[in-house]
Amino acid sequence: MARTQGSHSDITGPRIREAALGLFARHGYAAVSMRQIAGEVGVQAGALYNYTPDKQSLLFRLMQDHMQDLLTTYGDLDGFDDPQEALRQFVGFHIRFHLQRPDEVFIAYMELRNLTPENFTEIEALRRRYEDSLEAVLCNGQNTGQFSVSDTKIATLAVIAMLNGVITWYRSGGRLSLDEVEQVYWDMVRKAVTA
Amino acid sequence: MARTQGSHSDITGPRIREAALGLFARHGYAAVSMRQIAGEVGVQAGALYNYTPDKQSLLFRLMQDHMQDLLTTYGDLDGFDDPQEALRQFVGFHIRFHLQRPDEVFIAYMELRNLTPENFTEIEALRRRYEDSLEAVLCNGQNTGQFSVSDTKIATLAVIAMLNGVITWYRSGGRLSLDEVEQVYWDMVRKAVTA
DNA sequence: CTTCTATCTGAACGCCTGTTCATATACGGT
DNA sequence: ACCGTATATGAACAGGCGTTCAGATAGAAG
Repeated sequence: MARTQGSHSDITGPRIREAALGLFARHGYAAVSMRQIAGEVGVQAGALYNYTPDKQSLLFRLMQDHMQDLLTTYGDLDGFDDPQEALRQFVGFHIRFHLQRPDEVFIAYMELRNLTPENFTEIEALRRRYEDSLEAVLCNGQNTGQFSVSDTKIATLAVIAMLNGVITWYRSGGRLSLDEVEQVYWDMVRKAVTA
Repeated sequence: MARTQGSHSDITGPRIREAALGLFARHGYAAVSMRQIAGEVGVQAGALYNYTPDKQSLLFRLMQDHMQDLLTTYGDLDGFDDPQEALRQFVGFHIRFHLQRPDEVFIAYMELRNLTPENFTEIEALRRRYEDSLEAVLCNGQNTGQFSVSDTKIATLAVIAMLNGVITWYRSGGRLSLDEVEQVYWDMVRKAVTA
């Protein structure tokens, strides 16, 4: 048998990416086989190769799409003049964006070591651009005197690391609402970078 | 041939753990084979089974040893009465301890998903004990009025997440000395939890 | 010098891996 | 009604996996 009823490229393609996303996030890239991914889609392993040249590209494209999504979405709301307001926007954006895509986020920094060197370089560049946009905000605030950190680069990484922590424990419907979580983190970030 | 000159249990055992540690950290548990570990030690794969019942136990014991080392080492310096001083000690201890053991730290929270459920539960309990010891410090400071956080549990996780970030970028001999890094992070933590 | 045991080898087990490809089919266009 | 193509199958490939085990050897003990 081949080509079951009503199946098409536009359907199978996304379903493969979704299956790969979930499985990579849950078990890790190296621990997931092409046959497992195919099984989740309801297809034989060979069929996957109509949609990806190989397993590595499947991972890379998931990470690339995620990072580009992150950059363009943040780019849309970037541009607040007041550094404090810009930082507040960043904190809110980062928390909400990441909580909406737990699997992508998880993969994007757990599977870096499973990328080929060229793919790694490319993803790393995208991540760097995102970090730089936060550092720019901190530098602005430093110049206006609203912020006071001893090292903007470290402060950038510290803020992002702190915010990333939220995805390891937040569960919607838990003790705190999303708004409350955002408020709590904003309080800490604001105090940490203020004189 | 068997039993090459001068080789003994007390030598091979640790060497296996060291090799596994390095390889797991660099490539990930699932991507490393028993034959690779054996190769690094200079031994055949079968010989590993004189020292571990299976691959899973090798991972588990690395993580368990690390977490117990973390808890006992911190336990030795815990017990400062003043919350601010206790927090300062915690920040310094955490940064230094983790920077001294980058591989162990990396494994201890990258490979959690490759543990069997029972092993996971056990490691998770150890991690929880460590977090609780920090939360206790924050609660003390909250009670004396020295600290002011809206949620001690979240603040605990946020502080640890922020400090953990340091191991992803710090390289000894880099732009900042260990003392400077410690100072920068302590500044941010102190401000973040203070009213 | 012999015996015993801890230690290691090397081959084998059954199973799984990513990937390729000839083959078969269902659908869209004519 | 037929054809061409997009899509999927299922078998095959070479190689790797974790693990087991009978047999070999080196060093300690007597």
